[in-house]
Amino acid sequence: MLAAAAEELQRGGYDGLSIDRVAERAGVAKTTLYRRWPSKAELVVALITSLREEIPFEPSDDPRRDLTALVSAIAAGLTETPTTLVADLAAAAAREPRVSESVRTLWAERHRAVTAVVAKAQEAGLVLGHVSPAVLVDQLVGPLYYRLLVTGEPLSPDYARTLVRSVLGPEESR
Amino acid sequence: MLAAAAEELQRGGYDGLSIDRVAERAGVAKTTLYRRWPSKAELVVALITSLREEIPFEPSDDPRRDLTALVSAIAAGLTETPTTLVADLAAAAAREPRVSESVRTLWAERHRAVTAVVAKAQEAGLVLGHVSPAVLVDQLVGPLYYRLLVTGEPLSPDYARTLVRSVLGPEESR
DNA sequence: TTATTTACGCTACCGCTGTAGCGTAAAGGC
DNA sequence: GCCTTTACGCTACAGCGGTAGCGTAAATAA
Repeated sequence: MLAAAAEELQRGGYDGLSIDRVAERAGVAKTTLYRRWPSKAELVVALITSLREEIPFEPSDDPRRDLTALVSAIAAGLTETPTTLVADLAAAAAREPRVSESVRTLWAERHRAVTAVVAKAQEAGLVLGHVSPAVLVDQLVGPLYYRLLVTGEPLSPDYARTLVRSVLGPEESR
Repeated sequence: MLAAAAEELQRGGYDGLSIDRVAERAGVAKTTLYRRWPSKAELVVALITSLREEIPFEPSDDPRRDLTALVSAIAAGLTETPTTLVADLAAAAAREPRVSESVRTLWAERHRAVTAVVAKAQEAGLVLGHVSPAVLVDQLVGPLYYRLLVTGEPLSPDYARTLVRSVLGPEESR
């Protein structure tokens, strides 16, 4: 069933994924799908969770470089994912608490990775202000979603670098 | 028609707003609604735009205070608005370019106001880094949407203050 | 006054998400 | 061997967003 759903999702995005067609393609009754997943949104979340691969990332000794790499990777992942998919998942999460939980754990992994590196950078004295890491993470990752979902501006790799530079301050010597 | 739509929107949110019911309540055929607005999303955008009041804000001589007030006002507006409404509009904007344009102009006013104050703060030498105002605005406003739509954390007034402090640095003397 | 445009109401329809209810085959406990 | 549970298929349906086509009343132009 998940395989059929994956094909449908790839073919037509979130809207194009029809439960009827998934059922037909999987050779299964529609009611069976609804017995396993209580809504289309939860099916898609389960599908994405099952397909998700970890971000390959091992921390080096240079927090600035690590942070740039992480934020760039998140930005790249967001630009690859169809925008409607992200937006529809956010909308579904706003409606259903169960979906909200699943979606949250979907992003949480990346959020935690960024938090760890930010904390390390702060310990190394690389951060300008005196704010909690959580807020800095929001200011690194939040603008990506803001641009994607609200303003519609592009998420260039340059933009990710600029975000990091803004939080860490300009690099000094070399 | 907009009045009927407003009642429906207030009663049941974006989902609860049914075009059929709006038509019935307004004493109008459904096709008439679709002749004026090509989709449900565009109807809602038009409705919100017509209901929208400007943020009362006149700049003082203290950019820090202005920025805090602006970001807090935006955060307050977002917490008052049902989350599903914001999310559904974002989703509709991701699908339809026409909706995207309307939604964009909806937020653009506030975005521009913040940009102006940030530029003024930067001229006054209040900003720590050396980044363009546009990026700073993203780092002030983006986290609000990120929390609202992705992580689900609350948008307290304290949080707005923290965001400003993170961008401007801690206040110095008094 | 007459002809034409414009806007509207109405019905019927498509495809969609999600639900209710019924029949049935397989699995597990005794 | 028997009986209960579990899972499934199937049909039918409600409500939704959105569309096509037809008839018609009102405004406008000549």
